[in-house]
Amino acid sequence: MPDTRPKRTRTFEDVLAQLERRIAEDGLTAGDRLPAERQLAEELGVSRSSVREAMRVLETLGVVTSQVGRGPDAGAVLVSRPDHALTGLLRLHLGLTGLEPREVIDTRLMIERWAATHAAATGAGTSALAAALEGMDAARSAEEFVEHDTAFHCALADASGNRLIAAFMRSLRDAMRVYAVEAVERLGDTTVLRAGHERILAAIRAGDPEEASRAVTDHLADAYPSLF
Amino acid sequence: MPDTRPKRTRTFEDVLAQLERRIAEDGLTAGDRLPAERQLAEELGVSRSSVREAMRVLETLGVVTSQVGRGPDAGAVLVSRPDHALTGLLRLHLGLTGLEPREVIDTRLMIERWAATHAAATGAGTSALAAALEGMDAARSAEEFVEHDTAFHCALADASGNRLIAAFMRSLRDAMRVYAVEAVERLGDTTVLRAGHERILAAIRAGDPEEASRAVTDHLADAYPSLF
DNA sequence: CACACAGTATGGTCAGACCATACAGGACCG
DNA sequence: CGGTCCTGTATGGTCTGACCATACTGTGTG
Repeated sequence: MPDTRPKRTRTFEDVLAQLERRIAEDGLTAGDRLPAERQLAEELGVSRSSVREAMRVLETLGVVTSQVGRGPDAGAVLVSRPDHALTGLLRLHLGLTGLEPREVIDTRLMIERWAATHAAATGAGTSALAAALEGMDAARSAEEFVEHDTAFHCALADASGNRLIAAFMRSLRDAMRVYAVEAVERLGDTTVLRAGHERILAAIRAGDPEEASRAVTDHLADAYPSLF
Repeated sequence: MPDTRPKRTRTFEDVLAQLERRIAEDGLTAGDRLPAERQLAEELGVSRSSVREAMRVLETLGVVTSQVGRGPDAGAVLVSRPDHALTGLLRLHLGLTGLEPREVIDTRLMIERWAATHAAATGAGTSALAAALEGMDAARSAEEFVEHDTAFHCALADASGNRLIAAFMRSLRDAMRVYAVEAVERLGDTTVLRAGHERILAAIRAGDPEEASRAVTDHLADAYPSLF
């Protein structure tokens, strides 16, 4: 007996596979609706509970959202929110002492340098960056400041043109919001951060990838002085 | 009416929050057991279905696994598998045409360069890298080759010492396994890949971060010639 | 034509049952 | 004494059927 363990597939996993197959075959994309839970249950010959558990998984993975009621907007609708899912994932694993802050900061630095380099190469999205900068100037609390700071760095990632990396960036920021607020409060003075942001923006406007990368590196060193 | 929408929290979300709080307060870590579903349902005053949906979410996020039966190993056990969760997430979003291959490859390159640079700085984990190299030499099919190739690159990420980045790497590889096999088959000859691996390993042994980064960059260019 | 109201499809929740699994512990032999 | 088998039991997995809240649909009524 060579450990014949088919690892019993649970029915909700089967439903998941069927849904995945169906989505791929029918070429469904964001905005399209899935059949109703009861209908799916009948079609697949399983109970509604199993269908619901599969739905919960898809929802957790940022693939569908569910609306109650009736009409075109009701039911399970396909979406594409990898960042939502990533945020929950990171937040939980951070809270569960699975990861050190250092590991997260380093990851952020890696992503941000990459994004800055590529954003400078394309020179796109500078208006969103400038808007975030203005938002930070108008901020009257650490929370507000961090909100616009997040917008700035996410805009940077968006400008890189890589949606996967942008999703990583957004998720990291979302998962770390509380820590970011703490960091800003500890720092007190945000003028040094502002200077960093302006330097980044200038480098991107100038189309200088290497300067953009350096600017981001220095900026993060300013934001987390204890780790550098 | 400023759109007063508390966005009705569903009971399974409440269960999720309670579980999260309890895990944090009791200082539970990987290996510890959660109460049984029926018991949780009674304690929280909700139905077992809601508890199960919450469990499914936690399972999807790589925080718990469930074992049937009885005894110390049965029930919902806390784990820490961000990579598992990430894999499912990436696989789905890739399949749902949400992302271009180019975006994934670029992400991989970013991670891999970072990992190589830092692995070279520490010089750790070279034995795992060497073992993976041998495995690739002994491989007699593209699948086998990719398996050990994946091991090599994951070992590289592990050697960097950053578990979050290592989890990203592992997930990317898992989600892309089929594409990697295709790429190897299309390539036919793997000697160029072997040379790349040896160059990476040598750079890490020599403790030369910059050479390691260059070696990884060239290696990926060899693996995906059409994208460079 | 405008509005109110009943109808209905949707997800959300619950209660209760049964099954398969896998361990715990005793009973029964050797 | 020691193993072996059998029963009990706690666990997750699944199903059924019901009811609720929601939000659109359609009809009827003024």
